[in-house]
Amino acid sequence: MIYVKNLEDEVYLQAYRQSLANRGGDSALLDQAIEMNLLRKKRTQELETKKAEQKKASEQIGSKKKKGEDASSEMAAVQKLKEEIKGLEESFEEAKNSLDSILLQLPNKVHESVPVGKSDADNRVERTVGEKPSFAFAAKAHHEIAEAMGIVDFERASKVAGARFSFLLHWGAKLERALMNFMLDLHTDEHGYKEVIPPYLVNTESMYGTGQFPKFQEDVFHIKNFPFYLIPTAEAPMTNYYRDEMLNEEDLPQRFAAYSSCFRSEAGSYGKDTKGLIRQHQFEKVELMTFVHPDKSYEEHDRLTQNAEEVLKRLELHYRVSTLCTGDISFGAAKCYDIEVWLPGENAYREISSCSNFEDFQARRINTRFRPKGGGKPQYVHTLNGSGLAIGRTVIAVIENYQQEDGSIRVPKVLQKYLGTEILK
RNA sequence: GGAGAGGUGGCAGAGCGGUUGAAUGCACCGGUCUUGAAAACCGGCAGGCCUUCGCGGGUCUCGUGAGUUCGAAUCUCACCCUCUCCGCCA
Repeated sequence: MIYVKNLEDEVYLQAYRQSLANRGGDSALLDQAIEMNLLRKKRTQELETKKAEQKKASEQIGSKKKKGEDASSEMAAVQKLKEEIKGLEESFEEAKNSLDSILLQLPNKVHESVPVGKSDADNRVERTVGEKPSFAFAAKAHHEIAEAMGIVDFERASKVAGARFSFLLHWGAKLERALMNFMLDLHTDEHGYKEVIPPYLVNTESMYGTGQFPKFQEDVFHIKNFPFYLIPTAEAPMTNYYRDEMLNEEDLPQRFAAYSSCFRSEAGSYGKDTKGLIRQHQFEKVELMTFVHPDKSYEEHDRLTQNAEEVLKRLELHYRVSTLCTGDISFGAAKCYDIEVWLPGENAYREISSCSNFEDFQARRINTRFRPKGGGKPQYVHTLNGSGLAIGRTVIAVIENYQQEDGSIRVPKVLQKYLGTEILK
């Protein structure tokens, strides 16, 4: 009963219904939730009345016994009450559980500024930064270049692990490591994030906390015989960092730059992006995650997105930023910007970061609140996260945008100190 | 893996079957005193849910879940987590 703000606030519900419709769904589940909530309240009252009776009777028995009086008739009466309570408890649990499972399936309400639309074609491009590079030769795809250089090996990876895995070798591995260091240095030294390496395995509760479960169980790897899941993103451990905690207002904002490997089953994307490093079961990512005061979350959303963009700016890569429309935005997000980098080998823009404001959607699930400064009721924090950036895809972007006719790769200026060279060959 | 100890409010820490949602201290908020601050003193101060226009009332929560009992933070069982010692291991 904590997953949706208020099932009795008509103004809120009206906006929420509109949001559900804009997402391409209907209000059937919501209507069920409202109905179930009424039932839950009714059951609560019935149950609590009986329990109050029982409690009083017990107290009487206590005081009678203390005085050495006989209390056997009262005890018999309580026995009867207990039976009734047991039955009421069952129907209360039933109502509560079905309400909970309905609420877990309801997506976040989208922000007013989110464009209404059906698919990614309706996303709104906010800005385009930099220029597409021009080549005096036909630009190649990253995997052609990398395989020719011998810095990636897909064949042996499929023997050793399977499809959608790779060995990065020599400059391939070093480029990845350089990018990881560059991103973390930028976000920690200049943008004020705290560097983190989180657990790569998390428990079931954590998957519910981020909103990954119950809807997207198929997308993550489960460890057989253990209650652990491989994280699909550092968002999973980081969002749960303050689970069930009460923060002070002065503790906000909290900003983390978490480096981790990410693991995704990619179920349902068979045949999509099978070539190259674009869609792997395992990839590296620097995730930006912040916990902020509810009044500050939209300001923070823009800040976080700019922090992610800064990586591309310094790498001098061309990209664009779009606001995802209601039909394309994810289940838990209230608003989301996608950053897409230009890939000349593919002649297309590709998502390299997704920056979301969840408002209190995740905070309600993880039960993370803060105490307002001058006292008053605890409030839910707002959570945000965004890739800053997906390292594997940044490797691709660097290879394709900095490729040379002779098959070598120029090194972006900001990476030269990390790689100790101006050219990879 | 073996042996022990423990998980209580924002924090620390008592309580170990009966009006205990919980002593005390710290933190926090309000007040007295002070030119101001500190100190001292006085008072307040957990959260969720239901109910009430409001005062308030009810109920649940002392790691989690089941159980014993008229009644459980206190007893029993299972599980989870933390710590100490031994063994093994990067």
